[in-house]
Amino acid sequence: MSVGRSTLKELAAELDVSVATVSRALGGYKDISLRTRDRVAAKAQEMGYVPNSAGRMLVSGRSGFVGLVLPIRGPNLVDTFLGEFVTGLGEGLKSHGSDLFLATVLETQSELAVLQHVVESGRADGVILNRIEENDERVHYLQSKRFPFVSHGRILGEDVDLNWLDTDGAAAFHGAFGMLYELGHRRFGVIKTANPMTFSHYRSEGLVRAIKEKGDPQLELEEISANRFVAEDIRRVCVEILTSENRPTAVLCVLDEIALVLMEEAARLGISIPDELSIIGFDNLEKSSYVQPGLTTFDQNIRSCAREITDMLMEVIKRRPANGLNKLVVPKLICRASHGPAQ
Amino acid sequence: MSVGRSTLKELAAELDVSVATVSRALGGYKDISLRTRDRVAAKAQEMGYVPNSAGRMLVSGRSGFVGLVLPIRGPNLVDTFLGEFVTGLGEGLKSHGSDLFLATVLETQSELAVLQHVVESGRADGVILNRIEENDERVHYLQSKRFPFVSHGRILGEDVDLNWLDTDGAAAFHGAFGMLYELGHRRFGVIKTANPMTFSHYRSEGLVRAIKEKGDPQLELEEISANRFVAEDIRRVCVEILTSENRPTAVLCVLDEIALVLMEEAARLGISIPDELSIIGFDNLEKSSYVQPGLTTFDQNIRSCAREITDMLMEVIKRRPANGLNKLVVPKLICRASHGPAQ
DNA sequence: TGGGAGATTTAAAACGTTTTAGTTGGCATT
DNA sequence: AATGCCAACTAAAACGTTTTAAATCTCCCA
Repeated sequence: MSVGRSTLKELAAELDVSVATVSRALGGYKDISLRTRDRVAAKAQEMGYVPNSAGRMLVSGRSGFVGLVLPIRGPNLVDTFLGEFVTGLGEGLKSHGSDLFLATVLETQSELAVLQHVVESGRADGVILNRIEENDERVHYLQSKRFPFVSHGRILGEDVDLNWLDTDGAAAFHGAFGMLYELGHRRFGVIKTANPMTFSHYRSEGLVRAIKEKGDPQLELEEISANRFVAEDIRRVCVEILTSENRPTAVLCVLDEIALVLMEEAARLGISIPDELSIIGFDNLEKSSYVQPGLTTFDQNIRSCAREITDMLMEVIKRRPANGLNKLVVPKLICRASHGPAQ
Repeated sequence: MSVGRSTLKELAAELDVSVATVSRALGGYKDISLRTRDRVAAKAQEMGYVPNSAGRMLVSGRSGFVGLVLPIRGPNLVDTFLGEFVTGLGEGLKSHGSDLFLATVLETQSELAVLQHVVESGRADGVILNRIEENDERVHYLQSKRFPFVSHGRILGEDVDLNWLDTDGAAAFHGAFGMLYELGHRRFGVIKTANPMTFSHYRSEGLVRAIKEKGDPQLELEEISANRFVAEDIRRVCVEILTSENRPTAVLCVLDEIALVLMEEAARLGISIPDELSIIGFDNLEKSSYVQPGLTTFDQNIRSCAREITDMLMEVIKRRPANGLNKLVVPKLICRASHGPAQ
């Protein structure tokens, strides 16, 4: 405790009222006269009163913390994406009077073990999950514990009543296909992540569906996957698609991370962008804006998504169980210079 | 609270002993018989007992959280550096049974205001500061509150009894000078940050001192500063030093961030590295290892520094006030291909 | 048999808050 | 003058833990 830390009891003594009165006055209860409420507020201000969160937590059963398990894997341990995400959470949590409990996953631990610590220590009222995988064990764990959580990203299947916010990657790639088709493209490529992340699934699936719906027999699609956490693998896959015998004229990448490597490799191979190859990414990383040529990509406004996720989580915490809360956000296509008409 | 959450009282009832006994047994006190200790431990295990942190916090006055204010400024909001740092903190805190309270600074707030929240909410037992500036207001605030903290980076002046861990940037640049001098370099350049960060001061000062000590009249030094948070400014400064009439043959940059831009601009201007210009950076960013040519730089092993910082902080929290704890870490020179003999 | 020493256990207080179930006092209605 | 009602306030319990001071038990020795 810092030096001048006062308690309700001290305030009460000073004002010559009961502790209960002080508590209710500060709580703004109407059954305390306005006069008293003001008097208490003034004194509290004067004495620099700040409620003790342990006391409050003990009776309310709430910690005022929301947990986030930071997945530290591979080199991109804390990428721009997570930075934006954390910032958005910060904004959102602040408006709800909560704080962020950040738990990191060490190399020697599983992500689930860390999540268990967060949940079972009782130090968080709810948690936020991201980088959702297909059949995610964390989701199963939280469901079985009936612990409040909201995920950024869906898990596969529609029936499960979870709370999530996700970007509509399918719609995005569906739309991108439409645009590229208009530009004359017929041979498409898509680079997915080999890791079973659901976003990868939804995005590429949007393209596949769009192609099927169009029903043009000229249409071709080359699908290929790369391990997101292994830089060389991404590079290998990019080279592979660029050197395939019947190279696509347009390649959609489920991540800017991949698209940027694809651009590098194309340059190395002397393939001109967008003249010989159109590339579209996803995420709108900062780098995508200043690379040459600028990468056409989708922007999810991660920050505002994160803010909305905190709103949802607070709702879930309040009226637990409150499942079925969810929202699909349509990402915005940022048109830059990496795509153009087919040759 | 999750479903099966048991309390000391329940355990006590189950075992037919008092609450005090259970508490002390779990605490491993020797005045509880071994037999009882074992019995209690077994039951606790069986019932999945996890101490309620609110209760514990109330009586101990400790929250079990350590605060970190995440400075989000400019584009590099959460860079590799911070990622490593947070990871190290995570490791360290875990070993001390503490957790991380991460507070973000929103655009509309000052870093100090956020720090105040962390301190005054009583939700953290201590805080960790980084990116220390000369005459840092956060330091003054924490000192006046007598709140436990450890900073990563010194503040200027030797007299102040603070607790810090810092990289010995002066020694590093002093040593780098020696090496470059041996390689025949006489005209030096140093690019500092215009922002009053102490690391920048110490690093460049090491070079200045080394030059002075050497006392060779042939030696020249061009000093120049860039605003670290403005990409164009860094670029401008790099061009400036590269096009100065009597261009240095060796440039030390206080950050890899800067050195990498310098390399880019040198390439653009057709200045060959290391033949025409030797460049040395600081921080050993991931990118520095795969850029062409590889950047010679200093590695601080941020992660282990962060771990050590947690040890220090725990010490400070325990025996408060325990000022004067500090440590200088000598960074390791990573020799790559961006430096060589002077022409 | 009584007493003392040491080992083991425990009742009760304390931490700071919120909430429940009141109590008090003033006022208007019969 | 008794009654009821309302506004304003409050005593006490509860949350789950740790700690302190005291109680109880066991064993040994005189």
